[in-house]
Order: sequence, then C-alpha cells, then structure tokens
Amino acid sequence: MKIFNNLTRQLEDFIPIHSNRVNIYTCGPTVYDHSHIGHARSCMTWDMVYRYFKHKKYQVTWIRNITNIDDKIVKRALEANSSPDKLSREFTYEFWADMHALNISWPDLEPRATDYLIEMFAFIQELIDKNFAYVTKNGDVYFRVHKHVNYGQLKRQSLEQLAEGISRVDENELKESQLDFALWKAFAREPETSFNSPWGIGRPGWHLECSTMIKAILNSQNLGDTLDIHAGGDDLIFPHHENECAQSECLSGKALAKYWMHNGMVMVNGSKMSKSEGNFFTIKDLLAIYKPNTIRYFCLSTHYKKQINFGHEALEAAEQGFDKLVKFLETPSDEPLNQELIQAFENAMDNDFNSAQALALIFENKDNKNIPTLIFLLKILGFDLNNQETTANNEKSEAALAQVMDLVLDLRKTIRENKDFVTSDKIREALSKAGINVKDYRDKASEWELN
RNA sequence: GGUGGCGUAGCCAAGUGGUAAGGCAGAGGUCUGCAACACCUUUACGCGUAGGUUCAAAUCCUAUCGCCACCUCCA
Repeated sequence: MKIFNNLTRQLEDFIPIHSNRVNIYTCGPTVYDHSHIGHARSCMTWDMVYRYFKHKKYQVTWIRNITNIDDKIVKRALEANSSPDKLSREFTYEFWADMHALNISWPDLEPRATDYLIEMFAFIQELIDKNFAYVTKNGDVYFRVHKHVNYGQLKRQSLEQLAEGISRVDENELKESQLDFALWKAFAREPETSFNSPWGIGRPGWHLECSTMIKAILNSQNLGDTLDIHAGGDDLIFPHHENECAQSECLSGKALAKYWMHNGMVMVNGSKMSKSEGNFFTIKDLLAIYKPNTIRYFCLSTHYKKQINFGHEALEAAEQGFDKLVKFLETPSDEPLNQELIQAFENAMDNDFNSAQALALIFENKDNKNIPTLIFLLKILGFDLNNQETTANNEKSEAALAQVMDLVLDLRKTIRENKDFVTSDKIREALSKAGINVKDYRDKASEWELN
C-alpha cells in the first residue's frame, strides 16, 4: 500500500511500526453544535481508510477524540443556561446519531478531553521541567516554539515565515514569542467552566488534548510514542497539528506520527464552508434530502485529498447514478467472487485510497454481471445496500399516501354513483387489508384512516 | 506578503511519459397503448494558455493566466 505522507509530501510505502498493527488517530469534532457536512466528509474519509485497512487484514485501532472543553463550548453553554459538560454531551449524542445514520464505523476508542486532565497536567509539568514551557504571572502556560528544532515541518515554513503571518494577530505581552502557544489558559469566569491545575484555575489549550491522549493510549498498550497515522482536515495542519508535533516530540524525543494524512475541505459555492462564514449545512439537513449512500458515494467519488464542492446538482447526479447501480444489484446471482476484479479494486485503493477509481471500476464492471463481487466491494467502501432511506422519506410517503387516497376515493365515488357496489366494496376490502379504513357516509364525502 | 493545492466534455471526476476511465445530463434506439423504469448505442483530434524536452506529454521543464486553501476558531 502507498500513502501520501503530508509530512514528506511524498507517496510512500505504508509500513506499520509494529508488524501488522495500525494505530490511526483522527481529530474529531468540538461538540457545541450539530455536525456539518465538513465533519461528514472527514469522518467518511477516515471510515473508508479504516475499513480498507481491516479488509487488508491489518489489526487496526482507530482513535477519534471528542473535544468537550473549549471557549466556544463555554460560550454556548452560558448562552443556553447550561454547563459545558452538559452541552458537550448533548452534541456528542447528536454527533453519534449523525455518524450512525451515515453508516460510519464506531472508532475503537473515542477519548474525551476532560477525562485526561491528570495526564495533561503531567504532560505540561514535564515540558516545564524540560524547559520547553513556561508559566506566566497570570497562570497561563505557554510552549516555547523556538526550542523545537523542527517547528514548521508540517506547514513547511521557517519560524521567520511563520512570524510574518502572525504579525496581524493581537499582541500578547505575556508570551516570550508571539508564536508560542498555550498549553494551559488561566480562566475563571464561571466556576463550572474551568478546572483546578497546579498553575491555578483554567482550562487546557486545544492542542494539548490530542498529544496527551495519544501518549496515554499508546503508552498504556506499550506501543511507544509514535502513531502510524495521524489524520484530520486540511485546516488542522497549522497550527493544530504543528503544535501537537512540537509538544509531543519535545516531550518524548520521538516523532508523533509516522504518516500524516489530511482530507480536503468542503466548499459551498466555490468557497470554503466554515463556521465563521456561516455558510454550512448540517448532516441532518442533508440526510433529510439525500440517502446516506448518496452522501457516501458523493464523498468517495472524489479523491480524499481534494476539495469537494457540495451542490445540489452534484448530489442529485450522485443519487441518480448510485440508485441505478443499487437497482441493478438487486438481481439475484450466485456467481463466485471475481478475484481479478477484486485485485483491480485493491490496486486502486492501495494507491493512496483512490476510492474514485475504485468506484469507477465497480460501475465499469456492471457488464460482467458479477453482482456478488460488486456488492462485496461496495461493502468494503462502507455502503449499506439495505438502507436506501432518507430521514424525510416518512414525510414523503405520508404525503404520497394522502394524494393516492384522495384519488382512490374520488374514483370510487364515481363508481358508487354508478351503483357498481361490487367494485366499490372490493376496493374497500382491499384497502382494509392494507390497513386503511374507509368510512362511507350518507351525507358527506368518504373518509379514510390508518388503523 | 509567505506557504500549499487545483485548472480534463454542459456538470462531477480518474488518469502523473505510451496515445483521454467512470458517473450525471444530452442524443439515437429496444421495450411500451402512450409514458416512466430498465437495457443497448452514442457524446473531448483534445486535458487553462504559450513555449520547450522526448520516438511519444494531460502527465516532465519554463513562462504565463485564473481559482482555492492555510498563516484567526474550524473536519
């Protein structure tokens, strides 16, 4: 297998650190709102990767964190007269529901930031002891970026170049360098929104949780300090992943991850969908209109690294195409699996998870009529062929039923007026068997209800 | 300003040196009382533009234009 490693910017042979084991950590959501289609794209990508590793018989552990403490969570919680813990749990459940609806696998581990505070304290203290971090007079703890020789390795920029970009940001006089980032932020506005630490009341810096949880999980299984794969959205490369690298590498002296993978951003009308722009759709919005398989097909028919433009025209086309394929696959067949096709599929997927090419192969091989093989391959990609429903389907079918019943009763009215009671009774009985009660009246139009 | 990415048919999208996959839409046909569905056939002398290297370039090099992202919370 070959993977494009964003650290080296090269396509590399994938060789796990521990024989057949693959440890992959992907950055999960900050849970303070409903998940959007950017999360869907990202989770869909790593689900596809996870499933493919499993198909290739690797012993894979997928870790995806939940960020459940953060300024935005605190802000929302206070607005909603809730608490950060309660609010973040509420949206964690929503996130899980969305993931489940999209048929995205459950990660093997799903650590939450606030469950690792003790480990974070130890992490920070060790960095302070090793002179990589310093405490300010107000109780912040910052990481000394200049002490890390490789800082900028992911972003591919020197400290000077990075400093140029940061010059627009508000000056923070507590920092030794404006590039330094917070490991711990003094914060005590509301007691329930902050935590006690050796450096006073506050909350952890965003980057710290990933580094800490990765260390804790790997160490607990005697897997050293280096992940096989660390992944996340393109927008996390800097500063998030860069800072994770810095913290972890300074602490352990080892690389944080062997391979770095990043998925492309979701665009809406040609510009990036983002919270600050407010131009985002939630997963629930999408599931009301499109089937889960449509969304999966849409996501996987573009290579994971590329930006993807969400638009109704494109999703419509995806739905048309995939529905047709699903219909074709309903034909019963007991042909043996076509190993040649499976090999071609694997060749595509082995090349940095080229799911677009893999899907094209499936369509192309409809001609071979080997339905079991096509279903086998679609399952590897995570399609659930038994679920072709949208969440709005119930409403749709209710509306359709109402219209059909209007029509039936109207036709039957004519039949009764013509005194063809044999036919009209036949209709009423058939409807009754279908669970629909028809009520005829002497003085008004017939009515119906479900029983 | 710095850094990275992208530009392939009406739309989406593979292809990274060997003569343009696939999907949607469109066109023609089979089927049908007529449709719809399904199925069959078909749709880029050209891969942003201009040069160059090569027997051979969408693929490599140079220049150029356009779009996007990151450097601020983000998947």
